[in-house]
Amino acid sequence: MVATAPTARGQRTRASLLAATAELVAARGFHAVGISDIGAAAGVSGAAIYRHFANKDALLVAVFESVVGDLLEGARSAIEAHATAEATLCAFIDAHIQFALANRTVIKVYDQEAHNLPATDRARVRRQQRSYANLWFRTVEAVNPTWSEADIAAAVHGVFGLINSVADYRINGTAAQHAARLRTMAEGALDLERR
Amino acid sequence: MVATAPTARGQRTRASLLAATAELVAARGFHAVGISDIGAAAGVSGAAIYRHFANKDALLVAVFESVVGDLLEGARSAIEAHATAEATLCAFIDAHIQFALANRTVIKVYDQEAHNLPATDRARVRRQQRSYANLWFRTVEAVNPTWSEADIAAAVHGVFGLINSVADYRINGTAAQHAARLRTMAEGALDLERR
DNA sequence: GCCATATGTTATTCACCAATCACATTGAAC
DNA sequence: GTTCAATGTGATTGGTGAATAACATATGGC
Repeated sequence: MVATAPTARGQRTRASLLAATAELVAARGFHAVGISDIGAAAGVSGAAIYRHFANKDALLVAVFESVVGDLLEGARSAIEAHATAEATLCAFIDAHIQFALANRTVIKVYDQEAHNLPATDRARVRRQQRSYANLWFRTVEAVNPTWSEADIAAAVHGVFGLINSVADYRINGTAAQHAARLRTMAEGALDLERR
Repeated sequence: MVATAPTARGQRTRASLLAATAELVAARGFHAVGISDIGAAAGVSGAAIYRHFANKDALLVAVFESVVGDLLEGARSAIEAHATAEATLCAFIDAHIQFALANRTVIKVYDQEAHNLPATDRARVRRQQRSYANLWFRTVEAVNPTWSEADIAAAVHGVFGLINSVADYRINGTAAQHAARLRTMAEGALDLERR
């Protein structure tokens, strides 16, 4: 999303470092993976990391920003592509499911490692996260005008938890099947079916 | 649950240490809280902890075991108290919701710090967790006999994620209201309403 | 009240790991 | 093909924090 490296090699290692961070941190936790572990998984030494990131935290920050960024982007294009609130909400659900299924390790990191972000970055990530949630809030409200604020908040966060649960267990069957299951459950939770 | 201290004072500090661990770890993460932080929050020095627990990990293990233990206990008594699978499943949902609302910080620790458990303890906790999930699996299967294994697994884990999402945000209104919201959503996700 | 044990304290040790440094190598522009 | 910035490396350092040790006090049974 930011800080494109000047040279092609730099971009490659930078991307490798991010992927390695997501994978290793999802598996072992941020503090259990060392700088040299991440470097090794990306094919460089530990010290090389500091050519691309200011410190270890910055790796985690970059992973987080890619998550929120992608989710936000998906939601915004869903808004543009659909006319009714119902259709938009269904598109939100589908986009979130697709992202979660395609990025399970990253979702896991996002769920588990928020407190390892430096305070100022955590605040920024939270703001973006709130922007994303607000898009959902407004759409849910439009679909169910009788619901209170608290109803809406519980529904949206609940559906996030429901979908993000894919990061927690081994899934069987095709991704399409699983996506369909999640969609049915999310729509059921949001009371979207019987219309 | 285990290892009752010989003397009354010992039991008190032991309990305080566990409470302090749950609270601090939920707020800051396991590695960010030091032994002396936990001790201070419980009114003792850091070194005193080693009179009650073998090491820092053992504190976390104890928190985890209390979570799974309480959930398992609730589910087992729900099975005994209800005759039909539908009623049992509804009781599962209610018990899980009640526990999650009453122990939000502990739920947060449970969701976020699994990878900080020593391998052997993690395996044991996972086994217990699977026992709990299996109670749900069998009940969901009895309620919806046409569902595949994968359907059931997705449903159960999804509902766990849905309910456990209460640990993620500030809730407004009374606990009873929130419990009702969660129940409606969980039943919607499990397709339990239209019968 | 006395004694054994449980519980607690301060000071110290020891390992670990992020971060830095001085030095090599790559690669693209000219 | 030379040059300079970008990228990479092995060795070192410095801070941090869990764990231990040696010593002090509280508790409860008799």
